[in-house]
Amino acid sequence: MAEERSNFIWDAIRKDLDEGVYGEVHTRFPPEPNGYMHIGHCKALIMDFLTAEKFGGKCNLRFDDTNPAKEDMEYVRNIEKDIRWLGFDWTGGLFYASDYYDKCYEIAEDWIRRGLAYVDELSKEEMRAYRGTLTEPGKDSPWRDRPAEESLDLFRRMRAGEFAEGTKTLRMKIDMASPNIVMRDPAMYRILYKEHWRTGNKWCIYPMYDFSHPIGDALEGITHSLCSLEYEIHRPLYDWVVEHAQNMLPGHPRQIEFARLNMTRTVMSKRYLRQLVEGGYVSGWDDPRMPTLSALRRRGYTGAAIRDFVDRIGMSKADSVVDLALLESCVRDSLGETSPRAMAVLRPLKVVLTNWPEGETKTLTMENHPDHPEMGTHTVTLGRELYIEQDDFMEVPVRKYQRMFPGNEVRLKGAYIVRCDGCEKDGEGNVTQVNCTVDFTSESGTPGSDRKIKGKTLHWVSAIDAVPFEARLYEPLLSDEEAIEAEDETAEAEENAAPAKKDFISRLNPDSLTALRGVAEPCVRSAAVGNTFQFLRTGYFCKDPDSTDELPVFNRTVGLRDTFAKQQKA
RNA sequence: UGGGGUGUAGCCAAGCGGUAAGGCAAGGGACUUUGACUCCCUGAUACGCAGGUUCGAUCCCUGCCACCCCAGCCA
Repeated sequence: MAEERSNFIWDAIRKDLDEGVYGEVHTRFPPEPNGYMHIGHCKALIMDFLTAEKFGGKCNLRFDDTNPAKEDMEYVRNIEKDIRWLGFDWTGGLFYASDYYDKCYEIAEDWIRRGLAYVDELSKEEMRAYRGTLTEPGKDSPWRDRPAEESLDLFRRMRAGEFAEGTKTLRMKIDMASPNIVMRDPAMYRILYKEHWRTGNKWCIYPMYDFSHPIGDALEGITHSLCSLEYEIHRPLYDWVVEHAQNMLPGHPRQIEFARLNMTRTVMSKRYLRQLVEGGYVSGWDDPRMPTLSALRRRGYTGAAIRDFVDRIGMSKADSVVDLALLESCVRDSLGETSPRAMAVLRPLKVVLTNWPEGETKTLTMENHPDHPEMGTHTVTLGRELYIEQDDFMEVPVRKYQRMFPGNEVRLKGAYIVRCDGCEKDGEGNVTQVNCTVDFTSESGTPGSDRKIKGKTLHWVSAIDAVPFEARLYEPLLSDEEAIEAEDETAEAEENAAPAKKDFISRLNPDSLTALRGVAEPCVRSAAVGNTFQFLRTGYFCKDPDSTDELPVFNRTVGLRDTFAKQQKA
């Protein structure tokens, strides 16, 4: 990773420390366990954990499970796995918002007694009408000034399950005329007859985010509560809650917001991702085209690459759409340094070495990494026949073509220099075989190998031990440059989403995942046969991370081809 | 139209009154037993626009424009 650089959040924290506002730094990562984490979540995740690390503090993992209607244990385990994969640990401990239900309830009763909260009996529709609009102030609910004793009684009966869902809520008494709609008597508790996966049926009233989150933060001793920009207008409310519950809370955390991550050609919305999974457009949350961490992991991404990515995109409050190319660059950096090399050919073209003695073989030693000899070697058995990439031969070369064509010399990587003598074709004019002569004095590693030639070095796979394999070519799910931004998930939004959903599906790239067949070196034989590899757009074949086999990552890049093709066009 | 934010090269992003870092992408070149990698070189007379303050402003002030967020008993 590049040398550390600061950002506006760290500057603010440093200032807090200098001024003695806080004596230490304690952060938290608070995912709602209602889906798989995607690359977009990493920005917050890494920021939370890294900030703690940087200031020698701690970071808690807290599952924000205040809505039993859409949360599940399956997601909890996955999120934990993803965090570990990124190389972090919840040094401050593991918590759940549901750990604080009792405390929240206690504060709620206290507020009722102090006239800071009241039980409202307005229906959802009425409440909306009373709230006013963006430009008009709201009106006080007729229940707003009921006696504290009455609210307290009602609230206890809400808890006891005496009322139906939707009939009553507990609201904070703030200001119905506030220009900030969030402050117009926000709801604290709603009635929900849903079994919670942790607290079971103990509760039938559940606290709202705006009430429970600041309390959870304060209870855990969080000093800096980092979150995304859409919570900026909630900050006054966050502070209001903490201040008014200060008598029952140990600390006063500070909320700081930053812009969330969007990427080109990437769907960054849990709601849309769920549609893809449930609609069968992808094979699951870990389909290689998904932007989820589990999918990226399958595709061979490294946690280090993602951390580097988040470091490189920086931290600011400006809405932005990061170019996917930056992520891919990070992956190439990470993989290029650590991946063992092997040769593979996607579209095989047979090459016959005409002066190679029939039946004879030669064992060649290949390095596993050009820059890291300590990574060892592997062997390949060369015989009279081998395969090269179809693109690596042109009967009539275009300008600047430096690979195989009649009369040209190229080097077979790690083997010999060969001269192309010509090719054979089928009835339709397709090249079926290329004939070459070997310069036996040019074996790699011998003095004769120093000879300079015009041609390039080609990857190849020996026919003797070539292993067929199937790969999958990955392309981004979206065919255009836009991002589909993160959106909140609600029943309401879901209803209104019909047209948007159709549009979203129509933008899917039909070529986002295509099968490829080829041949690979024997060093991957055991794993390659019958296995499926993913193929990154950046050009790497990657091992299946769930496999125990140590598969090399092929470094045969299509990027090379693309570059050359572009040069040819120009 | 109310409130809260944001506007620096194609995309991110530093900068915090003294005369525009860095990364990705792009183009040129060197090197190369992966046309990869690596290594050089090339970018804003300019920081949304218009005024003002100042010896001097991307950084301060005023006005305007654009975009984003908020009217869930979601988070």
